[in-house]
Amino acid sequence: MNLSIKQAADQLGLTPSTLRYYDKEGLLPILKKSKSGFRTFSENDLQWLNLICCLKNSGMSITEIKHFMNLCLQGESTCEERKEVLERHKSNILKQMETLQNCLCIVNYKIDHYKEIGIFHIDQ
Amino acid sequence: MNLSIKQAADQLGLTPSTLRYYDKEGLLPILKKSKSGFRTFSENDLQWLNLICCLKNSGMSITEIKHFMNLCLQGESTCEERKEVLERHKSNILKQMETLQNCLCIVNYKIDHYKEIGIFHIDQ
DNA sequence: ATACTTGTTAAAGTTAACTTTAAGTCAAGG
DNA sequence: CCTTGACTTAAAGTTAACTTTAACAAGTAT
Repeated sequence: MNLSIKQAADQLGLTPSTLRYYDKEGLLPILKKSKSGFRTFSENDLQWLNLICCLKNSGMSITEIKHFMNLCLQGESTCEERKEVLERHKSNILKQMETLQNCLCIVNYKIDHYKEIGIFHIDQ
Repeated sequence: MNLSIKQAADQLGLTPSTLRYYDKEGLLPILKKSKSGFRTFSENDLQWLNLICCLKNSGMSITEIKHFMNLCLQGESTCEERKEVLERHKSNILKQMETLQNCLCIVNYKIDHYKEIGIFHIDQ
């Protein structure tokens, strides 16, 4: 049931290069290799990579993701800190959504009215 | 009523360097300079910069913003194309919001349940 | 056995959006 | 007049997150 790097990349919508890069950066410490040196991706690896993608797509940096992962590796004792990291990231996401909502309003207004509120005099 | 580069930067939450960079990239073609060569920011400039910030904060690249600005400079004849640019950007914003909403759900779930669904075996 | 595809590493290259540096100009206060 | 602080330019430097390259090894199809 283990996938090759290409298969895993396809499932995740990433490229093999990106997966190698993540591995090199230490984001995939649980990854195993076949005896000939090929990376093999288990269901567990894919789940962890899905979480990585989620965090990355919502603006968490590789460095921060790695920090979070290190906390996970340390086990029970870091539960509180992990929760705090996620809470902070949650506020971050909410802030981004607010910013986007704001921009959306402005863009919507422009779409409906840009003839009347042109920025340049030439555009008024 | 015209502002210095520092004053304008403060109003916009940017740095003077960033404004110079935008100017250099051709994003501020309407900007005037005092006879001693200092940039002066009018109300109109600030409005245009606010729109730039809006587009930038919602993920439009400097290159795309410059393209949009060039359309504005060309006047009436580009109204349709400008509207299309904004419509495409609107879909882009909506897609980003959807992505964030998705990530938010996952993060919320993790916050509430991460003890039970740990990624690493050590974390279960 | 041979050719093709997929994998490996280390290291260098890319891109966007700034930021910093260096060297100089301008305006105001004492 | 002199210093101080804000401004100017051009050019080089920075950072994140990849991507590409080169040189090589392994697995698969004919």
